[in-house]
Amino acid sequence: MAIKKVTIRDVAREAGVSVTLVSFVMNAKVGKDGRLDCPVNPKTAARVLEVAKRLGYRKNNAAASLRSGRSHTIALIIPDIANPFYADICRYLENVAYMAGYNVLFASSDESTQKLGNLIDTVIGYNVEGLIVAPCAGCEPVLEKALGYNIPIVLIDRNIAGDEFGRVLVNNEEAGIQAARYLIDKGCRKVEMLTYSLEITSLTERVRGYMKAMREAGLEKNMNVHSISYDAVKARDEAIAIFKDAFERGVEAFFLPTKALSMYAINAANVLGRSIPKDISFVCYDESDLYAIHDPVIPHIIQPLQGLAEQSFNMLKKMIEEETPVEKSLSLNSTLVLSGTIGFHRTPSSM
Amino acid sequence: MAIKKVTIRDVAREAGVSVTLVSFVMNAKVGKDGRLDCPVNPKTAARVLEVAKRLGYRKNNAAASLRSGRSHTIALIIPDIANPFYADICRYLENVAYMAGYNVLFASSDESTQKLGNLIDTVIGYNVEGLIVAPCAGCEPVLEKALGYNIPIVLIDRNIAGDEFGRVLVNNEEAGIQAARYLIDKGCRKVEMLTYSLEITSLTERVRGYMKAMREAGLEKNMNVHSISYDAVKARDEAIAIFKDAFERGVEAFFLPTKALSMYAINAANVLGRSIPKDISFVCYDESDLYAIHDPVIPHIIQPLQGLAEQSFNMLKKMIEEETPVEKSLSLNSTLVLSGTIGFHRTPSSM
DNA sequence: TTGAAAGCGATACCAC
DNA sequence: GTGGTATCGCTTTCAA
Repeated sequence: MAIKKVTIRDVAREAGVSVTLVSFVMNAKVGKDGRLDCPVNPKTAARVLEVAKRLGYRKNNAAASLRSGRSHTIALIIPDIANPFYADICRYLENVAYMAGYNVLFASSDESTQKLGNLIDTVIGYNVEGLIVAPCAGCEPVLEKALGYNIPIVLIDRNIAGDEFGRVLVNNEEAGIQAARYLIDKGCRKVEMLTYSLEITSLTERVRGYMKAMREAGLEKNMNVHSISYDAVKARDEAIAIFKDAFERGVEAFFLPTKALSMYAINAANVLGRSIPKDISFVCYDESDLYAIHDPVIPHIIQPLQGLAEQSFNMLKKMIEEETPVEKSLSLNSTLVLSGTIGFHRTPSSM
Repeated sequence: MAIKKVTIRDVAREAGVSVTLVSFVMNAKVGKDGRLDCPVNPKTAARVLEVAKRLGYRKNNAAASLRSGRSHTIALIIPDIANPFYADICRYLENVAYMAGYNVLFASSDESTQKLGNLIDTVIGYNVEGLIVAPCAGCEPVLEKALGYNIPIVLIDRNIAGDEFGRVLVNNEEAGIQAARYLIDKGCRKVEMLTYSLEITSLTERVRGYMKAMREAGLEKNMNVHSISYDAVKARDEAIAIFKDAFERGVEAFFLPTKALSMYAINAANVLGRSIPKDISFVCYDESDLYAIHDPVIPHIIQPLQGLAEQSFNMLKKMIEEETPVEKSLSLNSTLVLSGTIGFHRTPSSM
């Protein structure tokens, strides 16, 4: 039951050296010539390494972090890790951070400012050195306060005001332009759009992009942006009504600027017995089995999740390590995808 | 730039008490009567609380954990957090752990034994008090070694040998029975099944359940289990060939025991111009927009993700706190779902 | 009820 | 190159 925790002292005693030496060796990076870059005799270092391994020594991060003030740990706080959009970001961030020798604490804010505040306090207690946050509505005061802990914060995906934050965002207007242009280039003239009756910047930006492309093509008279309720119960029927009318008016194409809106649209087409793209062309959003399995694949905009993760990490790392003048704001482009792969997450869910 | 970290001593000095008192107060739980259950004068306690709040005191977990040996932290190691199956488990675990005052470290093993080993070492360094692991193939030695750290380990979703592990698994045979029975009760006689040519227990158990139900119904002569390659490139065409043949033979129903297999099957039906359930009935697996949007909804088996998360946490917590005789093995049932909701993850991906 | 003081296991600083 | 030791912030006896 009671087992020995192997400490640095045990290693030192067993190897016949001081704890200082062991500490040096354990923290040394391997140089390009395979040698440890620490002021320790290579033979001594080798002996320490051997003993550490034999004893099964593991550094106690709590102790190291307490003393050094560094934890090599950052936190990612997102609204919901079960949302594939954020789950993918987590995965990419995990990889890039791991490669750079950082650990990541993940947490879901659940779109609640209060929970976000608690989570920040919690991860601060772990001595995290930086934060990557996808803000939720009304969380400005909480993040403003978080700056008081004097660790760098990078906003990801969603924006709020504040000079001190780093930012890695998505160029949503450009995505809207791409989507609309694709449909226009395909020969569609009557290109319309569905959105939520919500003032969400990502949505309004996508709408703006759509409008820009329509004007550019001299189609402003055909511009038409429909809104449905964010309420899941109402949304389905509202979408059906809008598409019923659209088919009667001979609309040729629709841009659906979120995944849920895409689902409502596809559902409406199904219910109304219309087929895609024979009766109407769509540009949908994010990823779905539905797009990939459809024949032909339904064109969809995928967001730069990997870029979001990697760039935000790189930015945060530079802020942490105070490598001077960092570009503190990035805007990444989405991609229009015209092909698909069936069964993307193929891991058997059990073995 | 340089700011003062508020420590327990600062609070003690400001409140005019000793650090001991502050520690007592900060760690006290609130009893049911709203009072703190610690041996401190309520008035003193209130003053301490007020000062702590005013100064913005945050406990340093590293220090607390170093001294007490406890971290109130557990780790969840799964193959891939970007897989919705595991992402959902993360989310549920996060919630239940948070409620119980535990923090969770998440990490993806990427189905690699070596990476799993590294991750375990890493989280051990954070003084985690327990581990929940979805094992990957061949990881027995690594987990066996992990037991040497003397912290409890609960296996989730996937099983491997070993007396000391707790286990929360899915009853896959029962799921197979449910699926087949549903199709049989619906009036189908020729009910077949698609699987991978892989020896994966979850799959073989689902097959066994299917067979049991078929025999039970006196349909053993109709039993038919087809295998396709796990190779994504080949799988699609192999599935199409199997379904082409099946339609010619007048097969009435198929049970698809994983999500990817479900996708291949639906794709094959589409390609062959057959409709579900008019031409053939399916019972698919896990969740997909495709099932929900289909009219009528495609019946599918959903796995007990919430149960997996909650039960494994409860089990681990008991093992950590050594509340004696714990049931060390659980098997949870899946659910056959006949209805669906469009756009489940509705969070706009940006705001 | 309250407080003094001894560590937890590393790192950092300084001396050799 | 190497080693002694103070110290990080907290919990935990033990005494008062």
